Amino acid sequence: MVVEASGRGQAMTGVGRRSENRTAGDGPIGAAAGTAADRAYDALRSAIVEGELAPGAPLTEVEQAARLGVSRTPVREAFARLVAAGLATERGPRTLVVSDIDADDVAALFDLRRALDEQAARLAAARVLAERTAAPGLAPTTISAAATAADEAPTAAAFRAIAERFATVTPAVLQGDDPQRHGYYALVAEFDAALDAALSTSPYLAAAIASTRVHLARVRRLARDDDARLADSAAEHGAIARAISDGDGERAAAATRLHLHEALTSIHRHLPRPGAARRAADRRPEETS
Amino acid sequence: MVVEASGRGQAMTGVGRRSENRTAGDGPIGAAAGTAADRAYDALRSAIVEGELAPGAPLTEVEQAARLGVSRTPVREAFARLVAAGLATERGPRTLVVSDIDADDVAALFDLRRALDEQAARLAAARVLAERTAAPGLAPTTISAAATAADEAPTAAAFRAIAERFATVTPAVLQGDDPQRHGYYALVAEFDAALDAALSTSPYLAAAIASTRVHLARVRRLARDDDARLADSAAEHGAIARAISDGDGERAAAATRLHLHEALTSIHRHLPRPGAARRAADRRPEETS
DNA sequence: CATGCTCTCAATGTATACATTGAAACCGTC
DNA sequence: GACGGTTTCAATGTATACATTGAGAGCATG
Repeated sequence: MVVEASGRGQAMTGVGRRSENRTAGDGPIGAAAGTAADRAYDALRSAIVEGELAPGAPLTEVEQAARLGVSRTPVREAFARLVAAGLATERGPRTLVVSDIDADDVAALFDLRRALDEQAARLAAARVLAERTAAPGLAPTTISAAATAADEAPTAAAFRAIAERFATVTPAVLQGDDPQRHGYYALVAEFDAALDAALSTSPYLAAAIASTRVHLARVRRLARDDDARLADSAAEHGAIARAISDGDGERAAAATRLHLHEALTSIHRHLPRPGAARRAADRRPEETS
Repeated sequence: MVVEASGRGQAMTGVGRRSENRTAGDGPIGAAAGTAADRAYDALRSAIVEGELAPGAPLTEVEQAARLGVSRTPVREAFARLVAAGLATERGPRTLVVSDIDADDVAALFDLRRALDEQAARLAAARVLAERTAAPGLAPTTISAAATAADEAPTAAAFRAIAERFATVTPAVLQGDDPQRHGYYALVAEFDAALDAALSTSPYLAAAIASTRVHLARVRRLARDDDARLADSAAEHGAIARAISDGDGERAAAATRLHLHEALTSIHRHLPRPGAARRAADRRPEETS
């Protein structure tokens, strides 16, 4: 069954197994983690995303085991997770390499993002509506149910607050080199977290979305956005958040679609190959030079 | 970052690593496979899908190693894949159990399916259009380019043929107990394969879709469809295939949405808990008898 | 000099031995 | 008799040793 999926562009997984159970205060850097397999996976993932391990670089168990100071067994498990996450690809029967990522991959990744993020926006807005009808006249004075109230309708409030903070991101603010950008990306991360929270009843969708974020981090590194694009992106995010907080699913989906279109366009503008090179090479026109 | 995804309903992955490289003729049954890890994974996945390993059953390395006749190492890798596929869940720090699947899970799974399958239908239809414009007056007499021609516009033809075969599936045909049902499911599998082929340029989406099919197989076992539903489902599949072969993306997406809605409704009708039990339990209305 | 074969080797695949850890049973004490 | 501590044990986590296999270098031969 199931035609093999072309070659690259592996899987859509994530939901870190036992990762990021950082105890918030291990060492100077966040180097230590739970098990050795977790450390190995985190280190390798980070290295791939940061570009230290270039696309196409071979991943051998012995070498990485030596580099990370663990035995082959945890490295083996880490490799398996990398393959599941799509960050590594099996080339040949016994060769594992860092997955390549080019313009075609980005386009393919966005084919998936469109589907996932639009649905997520719709569902988040629907949740806002559901919360609204569930607790119509909830006064903040209900003392004994205060915690319950905070749990009851957080979605709208969270997205409203995030939308307002996105509104403060202007090109002028982004002038300061890295710290502000980090702040912006942190804000995006908060948005993602709010979305995850809103998708608590759709864990499959949430997991699929989470799995795309690793690849997006790689893409982000590949095509550094300029300040203007970042400001636009912030505005687009704000529009999405506002639509969700209003419970307007269609507007949220449309804003998401717009944002993804702009993001993809911007990325392709900054990337080497514009795309669609393979089909042109496959065909065999008789007049090719 | 990234809020942990609720608990159950893990990941969306798949793209079998090196599985199903069956050499088409190993033994009497298709029991033998490539590596021991592949065999272990296939065996465990099959056991879980078939219900031999019930939801909640603990998965211990030693026990499964003994049962499958391999050592712990391949079993370990198989477990990792099961977790990545969402068929197993880590309960506690050192306990792996077969993932549970109930009505809520099915609803959550369909939240993902809606997103993925609609996008897939749209993209497949778009591919049909692209092929049509790429080779407008392609005559079947171009001998030297015959193979190329067969590769050039297969999408429309494939879906057209599948649609016609779906049209032959009637309630009367489905009377014969299992063989006919198998035939129907084989037809669905062909549809899936055609879809995968059409999604060759969107491998991320294709992989995500593939990862949902395992769970759908479990659901199928849970809620056996009656003949009437199967016939309806065949008609719905046929409508989707026809829309794709016509290159009508919106119609294909709408037909997909309809099919998924009907399928989910039918499943919930056959499943123990209708769903949405958690929220009702969380809330504390004062007048709940 | 080109070509095919063999042979070595390095890497994975597998098995097993050792370390670690969490839980449950058991026992002693209050 | 209940409770707390201790101890045992079974399971995973890790390391390493052995088996297997594919690729490449090297060599012999046409």
